[in-house]
Amino acid sequence: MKVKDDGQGHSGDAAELAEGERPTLKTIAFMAGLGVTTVSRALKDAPEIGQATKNRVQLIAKQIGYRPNRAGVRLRTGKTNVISLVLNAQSSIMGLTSNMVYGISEVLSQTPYHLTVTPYSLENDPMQPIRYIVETGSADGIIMSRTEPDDPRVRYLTEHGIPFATHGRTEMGIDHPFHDFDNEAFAYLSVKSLLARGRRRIAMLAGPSPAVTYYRHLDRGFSRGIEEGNAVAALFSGIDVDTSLGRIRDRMEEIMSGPNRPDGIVCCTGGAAIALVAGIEAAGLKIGEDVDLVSKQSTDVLKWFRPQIIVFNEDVRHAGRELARAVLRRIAGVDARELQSLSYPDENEPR
Amino acid sequence: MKVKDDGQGHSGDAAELAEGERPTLKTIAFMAGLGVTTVSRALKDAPEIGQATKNRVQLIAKQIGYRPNRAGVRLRTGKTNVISLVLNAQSSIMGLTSNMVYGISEVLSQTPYHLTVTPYSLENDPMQPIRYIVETGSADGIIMSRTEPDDPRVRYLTEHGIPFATHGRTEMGIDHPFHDFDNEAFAYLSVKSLLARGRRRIAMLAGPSPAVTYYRHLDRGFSRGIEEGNAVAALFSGIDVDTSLGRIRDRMEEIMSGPNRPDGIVCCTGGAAIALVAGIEAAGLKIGEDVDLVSKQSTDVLKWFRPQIIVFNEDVRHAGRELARAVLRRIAGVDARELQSLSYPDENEPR
DNA sequence: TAACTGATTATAAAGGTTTTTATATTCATC
DNA sequence: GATGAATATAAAAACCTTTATAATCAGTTA
Repeated sequence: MKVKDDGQGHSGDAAELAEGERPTLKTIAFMAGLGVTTVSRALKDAPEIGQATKNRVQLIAKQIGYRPNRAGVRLRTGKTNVISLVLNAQSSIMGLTSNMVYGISEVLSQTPYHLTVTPYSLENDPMQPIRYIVETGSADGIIMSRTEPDDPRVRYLTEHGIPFATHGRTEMGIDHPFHDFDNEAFAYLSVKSLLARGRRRIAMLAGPSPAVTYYRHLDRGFSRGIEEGNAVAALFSGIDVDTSLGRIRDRMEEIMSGPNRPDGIVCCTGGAAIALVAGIEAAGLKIGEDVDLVSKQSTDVLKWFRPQIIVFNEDVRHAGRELARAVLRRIAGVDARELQSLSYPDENEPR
Repeated sequence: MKVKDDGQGHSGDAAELAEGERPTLKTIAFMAGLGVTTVSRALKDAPEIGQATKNRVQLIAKQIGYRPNRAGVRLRTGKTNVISLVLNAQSSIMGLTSNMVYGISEVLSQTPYHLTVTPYSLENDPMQPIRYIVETGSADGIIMSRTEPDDPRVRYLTEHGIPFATHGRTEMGIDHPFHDFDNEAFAYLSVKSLLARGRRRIAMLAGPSPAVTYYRHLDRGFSRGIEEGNAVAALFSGIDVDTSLGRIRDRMEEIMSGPNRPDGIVCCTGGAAIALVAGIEAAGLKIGEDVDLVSKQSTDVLKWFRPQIIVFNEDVRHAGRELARAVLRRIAGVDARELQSLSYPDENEPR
């Protein structure tokens, strides 16, 4: 073994090994009697390095528990090895956020990527966190939700060439990776199952402002169902899925005590569904008799909820996995159009 | 303005300004006709730099939107500016994770710190993510939950001198930052309120295995309440708060159909409470008549749940804020004993 | 006059990695 | 026995920041 002293180590080279600090390429280089260049290449299986050398270097690396220094790599390559999840802090009752995070993590844990979470509040400009990430270069890819038909974030990121994937679709003629739950199908099927139970005056709790794409999908599916079934659409005014549960409950009580109350209701989140039930019962009506309720849920809590309501599941964890895979593949250069997927409502077997 | 060419720029210095790339200290240095050192110091308000220079440099920095390169800082200083939240992926129904994340983010957003999330599954060794973070040096501080009385993670991190804060206490004679909900008080008050409703045979759904500290706190508060009230503690065997909702429901139906069924029940998560109710009703009993139920919740969903159950709130978002502040202050060198806090159950006004 | 302040700014090195370019060695070919 | 190609390793530069040290310069002071 050739021992070289390049005069760079301020502590004697012999001490190099004994340091309590984390090993670097230099440590391995010293131990193997090679240059850092060769070590760097050997570790990433570069073709220029002889097999014997590779084996030796990789063995040493494993033995001393070498882990590349992220800052070094990041500085040199410009890659952060970070995916950033940007989501809003309000609309996340009942485990939507958690499941998304877990789904994404599940995929990233097999890779060198870390996940950072950047919440923003609905009062603030949704562009702000996006701009921050781009300006500071703090992530290689972004996952975001609450997509709007004409979404400035999508435009901005596309212009800047930053890989991203959205939970939800847009309608702006830009191809980008997305995963979406088929809310149109959900709303349609919901109406269908209410019709099948003989309900005729059907209402839906609206999605979060028409600015968010899935509001439109819900609406489309709902209208189609109503039309096909020759039913009457009763509208809820003054509340949507972003409204506080307290207000939803109160308004619901009002509506259900009024003259033109619906006998079937579609709702797109579990939390709101519980508030709706509270309002309905406060008005003295019984679920399953006076009125039926269908809801989407993203945890299985509603499955055990009494009174029993009709439930369709959205597997948000799966969405997280899909989105993570999509950004990663986008970063790897895969065409955006190959990274678009939809998942379909899955009716809970009644219990 | 003095123009200097240090011969380092591979692209002509004039082009330096026009680049579409992110500005660095060098960019500012060139624009101001100063050295990078001076610029670096001027930006952080170092005492060695003249006020006029500082003003000039800071103005330029703001104008061109300079943001320090994280990798550069990290490499040079060894600080990652990252806080890592380590939590387990299962026990998080009903928004516990989300609220924790949002609470932490709220605090970190005022600082240069980013939040990364590292979930692990209950089947895996909880030490694994911790070791990874320490070995790769990927965070300056850690926040973790599900603390055990004798927690190997706490021991490990303390030995390695890594700042951290736990959601939950330990019992190992090591002072470390924590924030905890007073589960003993919660259990005690829960029993009290059941007693006040005339209940005598009171049971509790156990916390997650005695290995997790708050199990003991629940137990202690529960026992004290029972004792003081001269009541009978009926035990649930075979289920705890980590059991699947389906099993909880089924087992509950069994228990409530049996001979020695309780007439008062304490439960420590909202999700489980819903499953309990399902089981109770399946056994043909009525909440509020045959039996009363008290539960802790960390979102306000249960507040609207019917039948009405007694609810105490744990403000997990607040816990997140406390924990974030605690790690940050610990990183800043504050004594661990000053970073320990408790929050108290807060009974929901009945609705 | 020379040495000393104190206030500024500059130089150089370091941190860990990757990449471009260079050097040394081996092997086959003419 | 020289030329060229192929193989194997090294050196040096670059990424951006911070810090320790050095240099400059004015105005004092001994």
